[in-house]
Amino acid sequence: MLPKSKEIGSHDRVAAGHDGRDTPPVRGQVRRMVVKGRPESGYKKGDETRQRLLEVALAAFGAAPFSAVTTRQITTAAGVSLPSLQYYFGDKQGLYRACAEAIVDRFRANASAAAGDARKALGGECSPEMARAHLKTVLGAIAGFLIGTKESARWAQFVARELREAGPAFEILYERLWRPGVEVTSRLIARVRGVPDNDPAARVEALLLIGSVLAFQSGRRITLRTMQWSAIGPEELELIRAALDAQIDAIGRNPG
Amino acid sequence: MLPKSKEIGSHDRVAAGHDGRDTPPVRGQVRRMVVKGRPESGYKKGDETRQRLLEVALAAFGAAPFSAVTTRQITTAAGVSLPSLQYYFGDKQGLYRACAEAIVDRFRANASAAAGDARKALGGECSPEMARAHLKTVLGAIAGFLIGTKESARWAQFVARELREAGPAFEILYERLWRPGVEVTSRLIARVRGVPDNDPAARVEALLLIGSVLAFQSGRRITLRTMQWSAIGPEELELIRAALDAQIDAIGRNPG
DNA sequence: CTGAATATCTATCATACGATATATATTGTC
DNA sequence: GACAATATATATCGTATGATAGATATTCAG
Repeated sequence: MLPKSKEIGSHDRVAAGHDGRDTPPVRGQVRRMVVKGRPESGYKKGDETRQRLLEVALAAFGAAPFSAVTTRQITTAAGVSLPSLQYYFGDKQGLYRACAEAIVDRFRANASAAAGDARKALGGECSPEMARAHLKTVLGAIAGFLIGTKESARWAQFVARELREAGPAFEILYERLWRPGVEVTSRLIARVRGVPDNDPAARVEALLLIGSVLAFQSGRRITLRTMQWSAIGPEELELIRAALDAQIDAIGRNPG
Repeated sequence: MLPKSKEIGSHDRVAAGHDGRDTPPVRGQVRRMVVKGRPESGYKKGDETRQRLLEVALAAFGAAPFSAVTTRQITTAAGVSLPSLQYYFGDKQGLYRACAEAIVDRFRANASAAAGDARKALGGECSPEMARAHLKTVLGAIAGFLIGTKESARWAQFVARELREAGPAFEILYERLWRPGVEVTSRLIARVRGVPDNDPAARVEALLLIGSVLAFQSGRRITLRTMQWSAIGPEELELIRAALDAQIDAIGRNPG
Protein backbone atom coordinates (compact mmCIF):
# COMPACT_ATOMS: atom_id res chain seq x y z
CA MET A 1 0.00 0.00 0.00
CA LEU A 2 2.53 2.52 -1.15
CA PRO A 3 2.98 5.48 1.17
CA LYS A 4 1.61 7.55 -1.63
CA SER A 5 3.13 10.75 -0.30
CA LYS A 6 0.49 12.78 -2.14
CA GLU A 7 2.53 15.96 -2.05
CA ILE A 8 1.92 18.34 0.73
CA GLY A 9 -0.94 20.62 -0.02
CA SER A 10 -2.16 18.77 -3.05
CA HIS A 11 -5.62 20.24 -3.11
CA ASP A 12 -5.51 21.28 -6.69
CA ARG A 13 -6.73 24.72 -7.36
CA VAL A 14 -7.72 24.89 -10.97
CA ALA A 15 -6.51 27.99 -12.66
CA ALA A 16 -4.67 30.77 -10.91
CA GLY A 17 -4.18 28.39 -8.12
CA HIS A 18 -2.84 26.02 -10.65
CA ASP A 19 0.39 26.87 -8.89
CA GLY A 20 2.99 24.35 -7.87
CA ARG A 21 1.92 20.77 -7.66
CA ASP A 22 2.92 19.58 -11.06
CA THR A 23 3.75 16.07 -9.98
CA PRO A 24 1.32 13.60 -11.43
CA PRO A 25 -1.30 12.36 -9.03
CA VAL A 26 0.51 9.05 -8.47
CA ARG A 27 -2.58 8.05 -6.57
CA GLY A 28 -2.75 4.53 -5.21
CA GLN A 29 -4.01 2.05 -7.71
CA VAL A 30 -7.40 2.81 -9.13
CA ARG A 31 -9.36 -0.38 -9.53
CA ARG A 32 -10.66 0.08 -13.03
CA MET A 33 -9.89 3.33 -14.79
CA VAL A 34 -10.14 1.67 -18.21
CA VAL A 35 -7.29 3.81 -19.30
CA LYS A 36 -8.03 4.11 -22.98
CA GLY A 37 -10.52 1.65 -24.40
CA ARG A 38 -14.08 2.74 -23.89
CA PRO A 39 -16.07 -0.43 -23.23
CA GLU A 40 -13.73 -3.10 -21.80
CA SER A 41 -14.31 -5.23 -18.73
CA GLY A 42 -16.53 -8.26 -18.94
CA TYR A 43 -18.76 -6.86 -16.25
CA LYS A 44 -21.72 -4.99 -17.58
CA LYS A 45 -23.15 -2.97 -14.74
CA GLY A 46 -19.92 -1.18 -14.04
CA ASP A 47 -19.72 0.33 -17.47
CA GLU A 48 -23.25 1.62 -17.15
CA THR A 49 -22.44 3.37 -13.92
CA ARG A 50 -19.26 4.76 -15.34
CA GLN A 51 -21.20 6.09 -18.29
CA ARG A 52 -23.84 7.68 -16.11
CA LEU A 53 -21.19 9.38 -14.04
CA LEU A 54 -19.50 10.64 -17.18
CA GLU A 55 -22.72 11.99 -18.62
CA VAL A 56 -23.58 13.90 -15.48
CA ALA A 57 -20.05 15.22 -15.23
CA LEU A 58 -20.17 16.46 -18.81
CA ALA A 59 -23.23 18.51 -18.01
CA ALA A 60 -21.85 19.79 -14.74
CA PHE A 61 -18.39 20.71 -15.99
CA GLY A 62 -19.97 22.19 -19.06
CA ALA A 63 -22.06 24.56 -17.01
CA ALA A 64 -19.56 25.55 -14.33
CA PRO A 65 -15.82 25.61 -13.88
CA PHE A 66 -13.88 22.76 -12.32
CA SER A 67 -13.65 24.30 -8.90
CA ALA A 68 -17.31 25.23 -8.76
CA VAL A 69 -18.46 21.67 -9.29
CA THR A 70 -18.28 19.34 -6.33
CA THR A 71 -17.87 15.60 -6.43
CA ARG A 72 -20.93 15.28 -4.26
CA GLN A 73 -23.07 17.15 -6.76
CA ILE A 74 -21.99 14.83 -9.50
CA THR A 75 -22.38 11.57 -7.64
CA THR A 76 -25.71 12.60 -6.18
CA ALA A 77 -27.05 13.67 -9.56
CA ALA A 78 -25.82 10.41 -11.02
CA GLY A 79 -27.50 8.48 -8.25
CA VAL A 80 -24.34 6.74 -7.11
CA SER A 81 -22.36 6.96 -3.95
CA LEU A 82 -19.38 9.21 -3.48
CA PRO A 83 -16.58 6.65 -3.69
CA SER A 84 -17.78 5.47 -7.08
CA LEU A 85 -16.08 8.49 -8.53
CA GLN A 86 -12.72 7.45 -7.15
CA TYR A 87 -13.40 3.89 -8.11
CA TYR A 88 -13.90 4.66 -11.77
CA PHE A 89 -11.86 7.76 -12.36
CA GLY A 90 -9.27 7.90 -9.63
CA ASP A 91 -10.07 11.42 -8.59
CA LYS A 92 -11.93 14.54 -9.62
CA GLN A 93 -9.35 15.48 -12.19
CA GLY A 94 -9.42 12.02 -13.65
CA LEU A 95 -13.11 12.43 -14.25
CA TYR A 96 -12.49 15.84 -15.74
CA ARG A 97 -9.94 14.45 -18.14
CA ALA A 98 -12.26 11.61 -19.04
CA CYS A 99 -14.85 14.22 -19.95
CA ALA A 100 -12.36 15.86 -22.26
CA GLU A 101 -11.62 12.57 -24.00
CA ALA A 102 -15.30 11.84 -24.42
CA ILE A 103 -15.93 15.27 -25.88
CA VAL A 104 -13.09 14.98 -28.33
CA ASP A 105 -14.49 11.70 -29.62
CA ARG A 106 -17.98 13.08 -30.09
CA PHE A 107 -16.80 16.28 -31.71
CA ARG A 108 -14.62 14.48 -34.15
CA ALA A 109 -17.42 12.13 -35.06
CA ASN A 110 -19.44 15.15 -36.15
CA ALA A 111 -16.77 17.27 -37.77
CA SER A 112 -14.75 14.62 -39.57
CA ALA A 113 -17.02 14.53 -42.62
CA ALA A 114 -16.66 18.15 -43.68
CA ALA A 115 -13.07 18.37 -42.48
CA GLY A 116 -12.18 15.22 -44.42
CA ASP A 117 -13.57 16.60 -47.65
CA ALA A 118 -11.74 19.85 -47.18
CA ARG A 119 -8.49 18.09 -46.42
CA LYS A 120 -8.83 15.96 -49.50
CA ALA A 121 -9.44 19.04 -51.62
CA LEU A 122 -6.37 20.69 -50.13
CA GLY A 123 -4.40 17.62 -51.08
CA GLY A 124 -5.15 17.91 -54.79
CA GLU A 125 -5.14 21.19 -56.63
CA CYS A 126 -8.02 23.38 -55.53
CA SER A 127 -9.06 26.73 -56.90
CA PRO A 128 -9.54 29.70 -54.55
CA GLU A 129 -13.27 29.59 -55.09
CA MET A 130 -13.41 25.89 -54.29
CA ALA A 131 -11.46 26.57 -51.13
CA ARG A 132 -13.91 29.31 -50.27
CA ALA A 133 -16.80 26.92 -50.69
CA HIS A 134 -15.13 24.37 -48.45
CA LEU A 135 -14.48 27.07 -45.91
CA LYS A 136 -18.16 27.92 -45.77
CA THR A 137 -19.06 24.28 -45.44
CA VAL A 138 -16.58 23.61 -42.68
CA LEU A 139 -17.39 26.68 -40.61
CA GLY A 140 -21.08 26.29 -41.25
CA ALA A 141 -20.93 22.73 -39.99
CA ILE A 142 -19.00 23.76 -36.92
CA ALA A 143 -21.41 26.59 -36.23
CA GLY A 144 -24.45 24.41 -36.75
CA PHE A 145 -23.13 21.73 -34.51
CA LEU A 146 -21.84 24.12 -31.86
CA ILE A 147 -24.66 26.57 -31.76
CA GLY A 148 -27.55 24.56 -33.03
CA THR A 149 -27.74 21.54 -30.77
CA LYS A 150 -28.46 21.87 -27.11
CA GLU A 151 -26.37 18.86 -26.26
CA SER A 152 -23.18 20.06 -27.84
CA ALA A 153 -23.59 23.44 -26.18
CA ARG A 154 -22.43 21.84 -22.98
CA TRP A 155 -19.37 20.35 -24.56
CA ALA A 156 -18.54 23.53 -26.35
CA GLN A 157 -18.60 25.41 -23.07
CA PHE A 158 -16.29 22.83 -21.61
CA VAL A 159 -13.85 23.02 -24.49
CA ALA A 160 -13.86 26.78 -24.67
CA ARG A 161 -13.21 27.21 -20.98
CA GLU A 162 -10.52 24.62 -20.90
CA LEU A 163 -8.65 26.12 -23.80
CA ARG A 164 -8.97 29.58 -22.31
CA GLU A 165 -7.88 28.77 -18.84
CA ALA A 166 -5.39 26.02 -19.59
CA GLY A 167 -6.88 23.60 -17.12
CA PRO A 168 -5.99 19.97 -16.51
CA ALA A 169 -7.33 18.79 -19.86
CA PHE A 170 -5.77 21.49 -21.99
CA GLU A 171 -3.31 19.31 -23.86
CA ILE A 172 -5.89 16.74 -24.84
CA LEU A 173 -8.20 19.33 -26.30
CA TYR A 174 -5.54 21.44 -27.91
CA GLU A 175 -3.84 18.63 -29.74
CA ARG A 176 -6.83 16.61 -30.76
CA LEU A 177 -9.37 19.33 -31.44
CA TRP A 178 -8.14 22.88 -31.64
CA ARG A 179 -4.96 22.37 -33.60
CA PRO A 180 -6.45 20.25 -36.39
CA GLY A 181 -9.38 22.65 -36.67
CA VAL A 182 -7.26 25.75 -36.99
CA GLU A 183 -4.96 23.91 -39.34
CA VAL A 184 -7.64 23.08 -41.87
CA THR A 185 -9.28 26.47 -41.60
CA SER A 186 -6.13 28.49 -42.04
CA ARG A 187 -4.93 26.36 -44.94
CA LEU A 188 -8.25 26.90 -46.66
CA ILE A 189 -7.98 30.61 -46.11
CA ALA A 190 -4.45 30.65 -47.41
CA ARG A 191 -5.64 28.86 -50.50
CA VAL A 192 -8.41 31.40 -51.01
CA ARG A 193 -5.93 34.23 -50.82
CA GLY A 194 -3.29 32.48 -52.85
CA VAL A 195 -0.62 32.70 -50.18
CA PRO A 196 1.57 29.98 -48.64
CA ASP A 197 -0.16 27.47 -46.41
CA ASN A 198 1.41 28.77 -43.24
CA ASP A 199 0.86 32.46 -43.88
CA PRO A 200 0.49 34.27 -40.54
CA ALA A 201 -2.24 36.60 -41.72
CA ALA A 202 -4.26 33.61 -42.84
CA ARG A 203 -3.82 32.05 -39.43
CA VAL A 204 -5.00 35.21 -37.74
CA GLU A 205 -8.04 35.26 -39.96
CA ALA A 206 -8.70 31.65 -39.08
CA LEU A 207 -8.52 32.47 -35.39
CA LEU A 208 -10.84 35.38 -35.92
CA LEU A 209 -13.44 33.28 -37.69
CA ILE A 210 -13.31 30.37 -35.28
CA GLY A 211 -13.30 32.82 -32.42
CA SER A 212 -16.50 34.40 -33.73
CA VAL A 213 -18.27 31.07 -33.82
CA LEU A 214 -17.06 30.20 -30.36
CA ALA A 215 -18.11 33.60 -29.11
CA PHE A 216 -21.66 32.97 -30.20
CA GLN A 217 -21.64 29.66 -28.45
CA SER A 218 -19.68 30.54 -25.39
CA GLY A 219 -21.60 33.74 -25.01
CA ARG A 220 -24.92 32.22 -25.85
CA ARG A 221 -26.57 33.73 -22.82
CA ILE A 222 -25.53 37.23 -23.67
CA THR A 223 -26.29 36.75 -27.34
CA LEU A 224 -29.85 35.83 -26.45
CA ARG A 225 -30.23 38.83 -24.24
CA THR A 226 -28.64 41.25 -26.65
CA MET A 227 -30.69 40.06 -29.58
CA GLN A 228 -33.78 39.64 -27.46
CA TRP A 229 -34.12 36.12 -28.73
CA SER A 230 -35.68 33.45 -26.60
CA ALA A 231 -33.64 30.71 -28.22
CA ILE A 232 -31.26 30.10 -31.07
CA GLY A 233 -33.50 28.20 -33.48
CA PRO A 234 -33.15 27.64 -37.21
CA GLU A 235 -34.02 31.22 -38.08
CA GLU A 236 -31.53 32.69 -35.69
CA LEU A 237 -28.88 30.25 -36.80
CA GLU A 238 -29.50 31.38 -40.35
CA LEU A 239 -28.75 34.97 -39.43
CA ILE A 240 -25.51 33.95 -37.81
CA ARG A 241 -24.55 31.79 -40.75
CA ALA A 242 -25.26 34.66 -43.10
CA ALA A 243 -22.97 36.95 -41.13
CA LEU A 244 -20.28 34.30 -41.19
CA ASP A 245 -20.65 33.72 -44.92
CA ALA A 246 -20.35 37.43 -45.51
CA GLN A 247 -17.09 37.44 -43.63
CA ILE A 248 -15.83 34.52 -45.64
CA ASP A 249 -16.86 36.18 -48.88
CA ALA A 250 -14.79 39.17 -47.89
CA ILE A 251 -11.59 37.16 -47.60
CA GLY A 252 -9.09 37.96 -50.28
CA ARG A 253 -11.16 40.63 -51.96
CA ASN A 254 -9.97 44.19 -52.07
CA PRO A 255 -12.20 46.72 -50.35
CA GLY A 256 -14.04 49.29 -52.39
CA MET B 1 -24.37 53.27 12.34
CA LEU B 2 -27.17 51.92 10.21
CA PRO B 3 -27.53 48.15 10.20
CA LYS B 4 -27.06 48.42 6.47
CA SER B 5 -29.38 45.46 5.79
CA LYS B 6 -27.31 44.54 2.74
CA GLU B 7 -30.03 42.77 0.80
CA ILE B 8 -31.38 39.55 2.14
CA GLY B 9 -30.47 36.50 0.16
CA SER B 10 -27.56 38.20 -1.45
CA HIS B 11 -25.89 34.87 -1.17
CA ASP B 12 -26.21 34.41 -4.90
CA ARG B 13 -24.37 31.31 -5.83
CA VAL B 14 -21.92 31.91 -8.60
CA ALA B 15 -22.44 29.04 -10.90
CA ALA B 16 -23.79 25.58 -10.45
CA GLY B 17 -21.73 24.68 -7.48
CA HIS B 18 -21.78 25.09 -3.79
CA ASP B 19 -24.60 22.78 -2.85
CA GLY B 20 -27.51 23.54 -0.59
CA ARG B 21 -26.63 25.71 2.36
CA ASP B 22 -28.90 28.49 1.26
CA THR B 23 -29.61 30.14 4.55
CA PRO B 24 -28.98 33.79 3.94
CA PRO B 25 -25.94 35.20 5.69
CA VAL B 26 -27.80 38.17 7.13
CA ARG B 27 -24.48 38.91 8.67
CA GLY B 28 -24.18 41.71 11.17
CA GLN B 29 -23.47 45.19 9.97
CA VAL B 30 -20.50 45.82 7.77
CA ARG B 31 -18.52 48.69 9.19
CA ARG B 32 -17.56 50.68 6.12
CA MET B 33 -18.52 49.35 2.72
CA VAL B 34 -18.45 52.87 1.20
CA VAL B 35 -21.42 51.95 -0.88
CA LYS B 36 -20.89 54.14 -3.91
CA GLY B 37 -18.48 57.02 -3.49
CA ARG B 38 -14.90 55.96 -4.03
CA PRO B 39 -12.85 58.02 -1.56
CA GLU B 40 -15.09 59.03 1.38
CA SER B 41 -14.33 58.69 5.08
CA GLY B 42 -12.03 61.16 6.76
CA TYR B 43 -9.69 58.35 7.70
CA LYS B 44 -6.88 57.89 5.26
CA LYS B 45 -5.31 54.54 5.99
CA GLY B 46 -8.53 52.65 5.55
CA ASP B 47 -9.00 53.76 2.00
CA GLU B 48 -5.49 52.69 1.16
CA THR B 49 -6.09 49.21 2.50
CA ARG B 50 -9.38 48.99 0.72
CA GLN B 51 -7.69 49.98 -2.50
CA ARG B 52 -4.91 47.45 -2.09
CA LEU B 53 -7.44 44.71 -1.46
CA LEU B 54 -9.37 45.74 -4.54
CA GLU B 55 -6.30 45.78 -6.72
CA VAL B 56 -5.24 42.30 -5.67
CA ALA B 57 -8.77 41.01 -6.10
CA LEU B 58 -8.94 42.42 -9.61
CA ALA B 59 -5.87 40.45 -10.56
CA ALA B 60 -7.04 37.29 -8.82
CA PHE B 61 -10.59 37.30 -10.15
CA GLY B 62 -9.27 38.25 -13.53
CA ALA B 63 -7.09 35.18 -13.67
CA ALA B 64 -9.42 32.60 -12.14
CA PRO B 65 -13.11 32.11 -11.57
CA PHE B 66 -14.87 33.19 -8.40
CA SER B 67 -14.87 29.79 -6.81
CA ALA B 68 -11.22 29.11 -7.58
CA VAL B 69 -10.02 32.18 -5.72
CA THR B 70 -9.91 31.98 -1.96
CA THR B 71 -10.26 34.87 0.43
CA ARG B 72 -7.01 33.84 2.03
CA GLN B 73 -5.14 34.10 -1.24
CA ILE B 74 -6.38 37.61 -1.68
CA THR B 75 -5.79 38.89 1.81
CA THR B 76 -2.38 37.28 2.02
CA ALA B 77 -1.33 38.74 -1.31
CA ALA B 78 -2.60 42.12 -0.19
CA GLY B 79 -0.67 41.82 3.05
CA VAL B 80 -3.69 42.27 5.26
CA SER B 81 -5.44 39.94 7.64
CA LEU B 82 -8.39 37.84 6.73
CA PRO B 83 -11.16 39.82 8.45
CA SER B 84 -10.23 42.98 6.58
CA LEU B 85 -12.09 41.57 3.63
CA GLN B 86 -15.31 41.34 5.59
CA TYR B 87 -14.65 44.69 7.15
CA TYR B 88 -14.45 46.51 3.85
CA PHE B 89 -16.59 44.49 1.51
CA GLY B 90 -18.97 42.51 3.66
CA ASP B 91 -18.15 39.20 2.08
CA LYS B 92 -16.41 37.58 -0.84
CA GLN B 93 -19.19 38.45 -3.24
CA GLY B 94 -19.20 42.04 -2.08
CA LEU B 95 -15.56 42.23 -3.07
CA TYR B 96 -16.37 40.61 -6.38
CA ARG B 97 -19.05 43.15 -7.13
CA ALA B 98 -16.76 45.97 -6.09
CA CYS B 99 -14.29 44.67 -8.67
CA ALA B 100 -16.95 44.86 -11.32
CA GLU B 101 -17.74 48.47 -10.43
CA ALA B 102 -14.09 49.42 -10.52
CA ILE B 103 -13.61 47.77 -13.89
CA VAL B 104 -16.60 49.52 -15.40
CA ASP B 105 -15.23 52.88 -14.32
CA ARG B 106 -11.81 52.24 -15.80
CA PHE B 107 -13.14 50.85 -19.03
CA ARG B 108 -15.43 53.74 -19.58
CA ALA B 109 -12.65 56.19 -18.91
CA ASN B 110 -10.77 54.65 -21.82
CA ALA B 111 -13.56 54.02 -24.26
CA SER B 112 -15.62 57.15 -23.84
CA ALA B 113 -13.53 59.25 -26.23
CA ALA B 114 -14.00 57.17 -29.37
CA ALA B 115 -17.52 56.15 -28.40
CA GLY B 116 -18.48 59.76 -27.79
CA ASP B 117 -17.30 60.85 -31.23
CA ALA B 118 -19.17 58.03 -32.87
CA ARG B 119 -22.33 58.80 -30.96
CA LYS B 120 -22.12 62.42 -31.96
CA ALA B 121 -21.69 61.46 -35.61
CA LEU B 122 -24.70 59.17 -35.36
CA GLY B 123 -26.66 62.09 -33.99
CA GLY B 124 -26.11 64.28 -37.06
CA GLU B 125 -26.31 62.95 -40.57
CA CYS B 126 -23.42 60.66 -41.31
CA SER B 127 -22.51 59.00 -44.57
CA PRO B 128 -21.96 55.24 -44.74
CA GLU B 129 -18.26 55.78 -45.30
CA MET B 130 -18.01 58.06 -42.30
CA ALA B 131 -19.78 55.46 -40.24
CA ARG B 132 -17.33 52.86 -41.48
CA ALA B 133 -14.43 55.02 -40.43
CA HIS B 134 -15.93 55.48 -36.98
CA LEU B 135 -16.48 51.76 -36.76
CA LYS B 136 -12.83 51.12 -37.42
CA THR B 137 -11.83 53.68 -34.85
CA VAL B 138 -14.13 52.35 -32.17
CA LEU B 139 -13.26 48.69 -32.64
CA GLY B 140 -9.62 49.50 -33.09
CA ALA B 141 -9.63 51.39 -29.82
CA ILE B 142 -11.38 48.57 -28.03
CA ALA B 143 -8.99 46.03 -29.49
CA GLY B 144 -5.96 48.12 -28.65
CA PHE B 145 -7.10 48.66 -25.12
CA LEU B 146 -8.27 45.11 -24.58
CA ILE B 147 -5.49 43.24 -26.25
CA GLY B 148 -2.65 45.69 -26.08
CA THR B 149 -2.27 46.53 -22.42
CA LYS B 150 -1.34 43.93 -19.91
CA GLU B 151 -3.32 45.62 -17.20
CA SER B 152 -6.63 45.63 -18.99
CA ALA B 153 -6.15 42.01 -19.97
CA ARG B 154 -7.07 41.11 -16.42
CA TRP B 155 -10.21 43.18 -16.46
CA ALA B 156 -11.21 41.89 -19.83
CA GLN B 157 -10.98 38.34 -18.58
CA PHE B 158 -13.15 39.28 -15.63
CA VAL B 159 -15.76 40.94 -17.79
CA ALA B 160 -15.84 38.21 -20.38
CA ARG B 161 -16.26 35.47 -17.82
CA GLU B 162 -18.90 37.31 -15.90
CA LEU B 163 -20.96 38.03 -18.99
CA ARG B 164 -20.63 34.44 -20.12
CA GLU B 165 -21.50 32.79 -16.90
CA ALA B 166 -23.97 35.29 -15.54
CA GLY B 167 -22.31 35.59 -12.18
CA PRO B 168 -23.10 37.95 -9.32
CA ALA B 169 -21.89 41.01 -11.17
CA PHE B 170 -23.63 40.32 -14.44
CA GLU B 171 -26.17 43.11 -14.30
CA ILE B 172 -23.60 45.76 -13.50
CA LEU B 173 -21.43 44.79 -16.44
CA TYR B 174 -24.22 44.19 -18.88
CA GLU B 175 -25.99 47.49 -18.36
CA ARG B 176 -23.00 49.73 -17.98
CA LEU B 177 -20.57 48.16 -20.40
CA TRP B 178 -21.88 45.58 -22.81
CA ARG B 179 -25.15 47.17 -23.77
CA PRO B 180 -23.79 50.61 -24.61
CA GLY B 181 -20.94 49.04 -26.55
CA VAL B 182 -23.14 46.83 -28.69
CA GLU B 183 -25.53 49.70 -29.16
CA VAL B 184 -22.99 52.03 -30.69
CA THR B 185 -21.40 49.30 -32.78
CA SER B 186 -24.62 48.00 -34.24
CA ARG B 187 -25.94 51.45 -35.00
CA LEU B 188 -22.74 52.23 -36.86
CA ILE B 189 -23.05 49.04 -38.83
CA ALA B 190 -26.65 49.78 -39.63
CA ARG B 191 -25.61 53.18 -40.91
CA VAL B 192 -22.91 51.62 -43.09
CA ARG B 193 -25.43 49.28 -44.64
CA GLY B 194 -28.15 51.88 -44.89
CA VAL B 195 -30.66 49.92 -42.85
CA PRO B 196 -32.71 50.96 -39.81
CA ASP B 197 -30.81 51.47 -36.58
CA ASN B 198 -32.21 48.41 -34.91
CA ASP B 199 -31.78 46.01 -37.82
CA PRO B 200 -31.26 42.48 -36.47
CA ALA B 201 -28.65 41.53 -39.05
CA ALA B 202 -26.63 44.58 -38.06
CA ARG B 203 -26.84 43.54 -34.44
CA VAL B 204 -25.63 40.08 -35.26
CA GLU B 205 -22.72 41.53 -37.17
CA ALA B 206 -21.93 43.73 -34.20
CA LEU B 207 -21.92 40.71 -31.91
CA LEU B 208 -19.70 38.89 -34.33
CA LEU B 209 -17.16 41.69 -34.47
CA ILE B 210 -17.09 42.34 -30.75
CA GLY B 211 -16.99 38.63 -30.17
CA SER B 212 -13.91 38.36 -32.35
CA VAL B 213 -12.08 40.99 -30.39
CA LEU B 214 -13.05 39.39 -27.11
CA ALA B 215 -12.01 36.01 -28.41
CA PHE B 216 -8.51 37.27 -29.04
CA GLN B 217 -8.36 38.67 -25.57
CA SER B 218 -10.17 35.97 -23.72
CA GLY B 219 -8.30 33.33 -25.62
CA ARG B 220 -5.00 35.11 -25.46
CA ARG B 221 -3.22 32.03 -24.23
CA ILE B 222 -4.35 29.88 -27.08
CA THR B 223 -3.80 32.64 -29.60
CA LEU B 224 -0.18 32.84 -28.53
CA ARG B 225 0.26 29.12 -28.82
CA THR B 226 -1.53 28.82 -32.14
CA MET B 227 0.38 31.66 -33.72
CA GLN B 228 3.60 30.67 -32.00
CA TRP B 229 3.94 34.19 -30.69
CA SER B 230 5.67 34.88 -27.43
CA ALA B 231 3.60 37.97 -26.78
CA ILE B 232 1.06 40.23 -28.41
CA GLY B 233 3.19 43.28 -29.14
CA PRO B 234 2.65 46.12 -31.59
CA GLU B 235 3.39 43.96 -34.63
CA GLU B 236 1.01 41.24 -33.61
CA LEU B 237 -1.65 43.76 -32.72
CA GLU B 238 -1.26 45.22 -36.19
CA LEU B 239 -2.01 41.87 -37.79
CA ILE B 240 -5.14 41.52 -35.70
CA ARG B 241 -6.23 45.05 -36.47
CA ALA B 242 -5.72 44.40 -40.17
CA ALA B 243 -7.93 41.32 -40.02
CA LEU B 244 -10.58 43.33 -38.20
CA ASP B 245 -10.41 46.19 -40.68
CA ALA B 246 -10.81 43.73 -43.52
CA GLN B 247 -13.96 42.44 -41.90
CA ILE B 248 -15.27 45.94 -41.47
CA ASP B 249 -14.46 46.80 -45.05
CA ALA B 250 -16.52 43.83 -46.13
CA ILE B 251 -19.66 45.09 -44.43
CA GLY B 252 -22.35 46.18 -46.84
CA ARG B 253 -20.43 45.26 -49.96
CA ASN B 254 -21.70 42.58 -52.28
CA PRO B 255 -19.46 39.56 -52.70
CA GLY B 256 -17.77 38.90 -56.01
C1' DC C 1 -4.80 65.09 25.78
C1' DT C 2 -8.87 62.80 25.75
C1' DG C 3 -12.33 59.98 23.86
C1' DA C 4 -14.91 58.17 20.28
C1' DA C 5 -14.65 56.56 15.68
C1' DT C 6 -12.03 53.78 12.74
C1' DA C 7 -8.94 50.12 11.62
C1' DT C 8 -6.48 45.83 12.35
C1' DC C 9 -5.20 41.78 14.64
C1' DT C 10 -5.33 36.70 16.80
C1' DA C 11 -8.00 32.98 17.54
C1' DT C 12 -11.73 30.25 16.43
C1' DC C 13 -16.18 28.52 14.36
C1' DA C 14 -19.06 25.56 11.58
C1' DT C 15 -19.23 23.55 7.41
C1' DA C 16 -18.15 21.62 2.89
C1' DC C 17 -14.78 19.57 0.48
C1' DG C 18 -12.03 15.59 -1.76
C1' DA C 19 -10.55 11.34 -0.50
C1' DT C 20 -10.09 6.73 1.98
C1' DA C 21 -10.78 2.51 4.82
C1' DT C 22 -13.52 -1.00 5.11
C1' DA C 23 -17.56 -3.83 4.91
C1' DT C 24 -21.02 -5.77 2.00
C1' DA C 25 -23.37 -6.92 -2.15
C1' DT C 26 -23.38 -8.23 -6.95
C1' DT C 27 -21.67 -10.37 -11.09
C1' DG C 28 -19.60 -13.70 -14.13
C1' DT C 29 -16.54 -18.18 -14.54
C1' DC C 30 -15.49 -22.78 -13.77
C1' DG D 1 -22.93 -23.68 -6.41
C1' DA D 2 -18.34 -22.17 -5.16
C1' DC D 3 -15.24 -18.55 -5.55
C1' DA D 4 -12.81 -14.80 -7.28
C1' DA D 5 -13.43 -10.50 -9.52
C1' DT D 6 -16.05 -6.63 -9.66
C1' DA D 7 -19.11 -3.15 -7.89
C1' DT D 8 -21.50 -0.38 -4.39
C1' DA D 9 -22.38 1.58 0.22
C1' DT D 10 -21.54 3.43 5.08
C1' DA D 11 -18.91 5.86 7.86
C1' DT D 12 -15.16 8.77 8.54
C1' DC D 13 -10.69 11.38 7.90
C1' DG D 14 -7.95 15.49 7.41
C1' DT D 15 -8.04 19.82 5.62
C1' DA D 16 -9.44 24.26 3.46
C1' DT D 17 -12.89 27.36 3.30
C1' DG D 18 -15.74 31.68 4.33
C1' DA D 19 -17.01 33.99 8.18
C1' DT D 20 -17.20 35.81 13.07
C1' DA D 21 -16.02 37.11 18.02
C1' DG D 22 -13.69 39.90 20.48
C1' DA D 23 -9.47 42.17 22.00
C1' DT D 24 -6.24 45.75 20.65
C1' DA D 25 -4.20 49.37 18.10
C1' DT D 26 -4.55 53.53 15.40
C1' DT D 27 -6.47 57.86 13.83
C1' DC D 28 -8.34 62.29 14.22
C1' DA D 29 -11.70 65.98 16.02
C1' DG D 30 -12.40 68.94 19.97
